[in-house]
Amino acid sequence: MNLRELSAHLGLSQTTVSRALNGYADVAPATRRKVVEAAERVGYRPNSGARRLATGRSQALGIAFPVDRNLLLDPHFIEFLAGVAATAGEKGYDLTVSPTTGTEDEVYRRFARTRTADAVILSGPAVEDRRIALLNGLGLPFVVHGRTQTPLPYAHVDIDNRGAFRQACRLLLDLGHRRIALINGDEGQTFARDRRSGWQEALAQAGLADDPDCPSCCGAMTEENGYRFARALLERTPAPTGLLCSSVLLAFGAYRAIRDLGLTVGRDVSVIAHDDDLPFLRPHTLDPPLTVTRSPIRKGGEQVADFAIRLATGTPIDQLTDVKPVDLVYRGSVAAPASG
Amino acid sequence: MNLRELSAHLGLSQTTVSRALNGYADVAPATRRKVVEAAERVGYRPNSGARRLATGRSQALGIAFPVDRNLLLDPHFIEFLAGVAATAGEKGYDLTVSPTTGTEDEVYRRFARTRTADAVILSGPAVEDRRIALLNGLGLPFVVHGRTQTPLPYAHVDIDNRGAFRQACRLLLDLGHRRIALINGDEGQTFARDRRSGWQEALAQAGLADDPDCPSCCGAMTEENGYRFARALLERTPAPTGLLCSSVLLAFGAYRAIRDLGLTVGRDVSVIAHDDDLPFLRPHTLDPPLTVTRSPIRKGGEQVADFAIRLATGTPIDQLTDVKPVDLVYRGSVAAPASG
DNA sequence: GTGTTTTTCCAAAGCGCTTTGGGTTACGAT
DNA sequence: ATCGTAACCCAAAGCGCTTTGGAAAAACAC
Repeated sequence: MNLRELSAHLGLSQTTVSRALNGYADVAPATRRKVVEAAERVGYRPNSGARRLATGRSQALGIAFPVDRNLLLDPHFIEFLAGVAATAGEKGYDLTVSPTTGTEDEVYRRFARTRTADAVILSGPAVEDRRIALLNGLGLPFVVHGRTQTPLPYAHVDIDNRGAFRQACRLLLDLGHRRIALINGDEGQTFARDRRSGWQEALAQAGLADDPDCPSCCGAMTEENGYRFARALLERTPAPTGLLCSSVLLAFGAYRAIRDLGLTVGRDVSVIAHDDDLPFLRPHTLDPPLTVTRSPIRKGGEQVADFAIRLATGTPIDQLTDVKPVDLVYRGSVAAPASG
Repeated sequence: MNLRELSAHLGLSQTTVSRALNGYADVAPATRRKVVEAAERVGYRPNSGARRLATGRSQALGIAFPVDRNLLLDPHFIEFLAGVAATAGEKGYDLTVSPTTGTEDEVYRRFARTRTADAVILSGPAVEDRRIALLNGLGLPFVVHGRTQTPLPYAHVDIDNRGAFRQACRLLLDLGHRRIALINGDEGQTFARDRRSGWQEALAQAGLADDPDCPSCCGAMTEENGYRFARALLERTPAPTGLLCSSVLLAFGAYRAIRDLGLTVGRDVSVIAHDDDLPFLRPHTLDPPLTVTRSPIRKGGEQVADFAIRLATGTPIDQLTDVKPVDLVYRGSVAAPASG
């Protein structure tokens, strides 16, 4: 059933039916009701291609999907994507994912030229990210999940990574810890860089700036790396008594390392991690329950999608920036350091 | 730059340019070369909406994205999706994901009516899956990742789950194990049901059909469940000496449980898991390295996408079914049971 | 050289929708 | 009765592409 058939069926013109369905003012309430009802009844849905062609807009959000597996975020990405998809769907938008290996330039070029997406979502921004300039140049609206260094204004939603890790580190310091190590994600990405800054700020405030007993390491956020990093850090002398992990997956590995070394989480080593609220990794089920800075990454996806749609429909960029504060959830993995 | 401009620029008709670009026979090689070159140079890309409208096909694959988090497959799904996206992209297809909560009917209806996707991908089929009938009724081509019970023929790619778990169980039996437990995924899903069948078959062949000392349990494939299930199983008397896990994540939890009970993997308890080859969970890095039945779920995604595109372009269904054998990779988590 | 086929190209007709730029009709005001 | 103004509706023009059904030109057969 298409528009022509539907309007013939109703004895109205295509124009009127179209306008009734799209909420224009100049159609009588009674007519509109009839139209909407009939459309509902026969299950009319506008052909997406035709609508795209006519309006020039695709009612779709685009996102590049890095399929090469070296990307650190796999388990986080899906959760983020779930959020994006949820609100996109809710607002009648499709979500078009395009695979990329290496550079995403080609995908964005295609989005822009074929008008396949009205706005694109940029995730995992690097500290200096060429994509921003590219998208600006292409005139393709975009919103960034995270932040980056650029003079240009850009729509984004982020969490206060720096504040979160400053806070987490301060908690350990206040408890008396003096040797606090950071197990970070890839520091080419802004979120990791920010967390490092937060950690450093707290240390500096405690007079521990660049203290060699407060080491750090970074890399892909896998369980395996968490184990390796934690193990390496804890085998130093003196060993750190506090561990800040950039993801629960890393903390997972850290727990394993701590156990393997005959130590006990919460007694010998305090651990705090950032929790993106992945459904299959629940920090409170660990033993002892893991203290976290918590911010559901899915929520981030939802807000990014919302911003992207608003951007595509004309909301100015400066109204589309948000940086969410992060909660610190105190649990059993943290305690005062053993005296001595 | 659109077709009209491009053809004006070349001094040719739109028809000729279009046909040249789309590989029709009736355009002189020299002309074609000129056209292709010019298109390349000016970066011409056909408007996707226009093409959809004209051809009736969208050059897109559709997939429903279950955003309610009770879905077991989260980490598996992304990897599968990566495979789908990769080959879709390679072949010039977009991938449209549509969120669903609960039933996916509405999404498929929409795909069908708006012609947003030329074919859809069905993942995580239940043993009896209403979606098959629905899609058949809608006339929307689809390919299933996995199998289901239905009299209708349908395109699918699956792995030999039954054979894999039969094989794994037989290995343990051959080593002398007599109490082998199964920690399975949600048995409403076909893959889990098939694995159970394989386990049962091997047990039956060893004369252990329905042996009460060979218990099983099932549920979402999380680390947490792996821990709970393994712990419960191992606290029975007599305790099983062999554990078959439906995912590495479950095995992960099982390892933790085994350790917590003061037991040792490979010595007191042998563990085998199915490995979907998730990049952030590497079974060989566990201690001891985990024996697995291995089949990269990403490869599955790639093949599903390939089938879906072939289906959309006219390949008959009966040429689009495949069930891949599964390798058993023998590692240190398996040994003969302690005598006694 | 004529007739026939093949090769190469093109004009024009859609695909199904939105939107512009009027028309009608109804109604209150003059 | 007449005019002006809303309120409601419509015909027709596109959006950018593909595809049908030729036509013109070139190649071939005799």
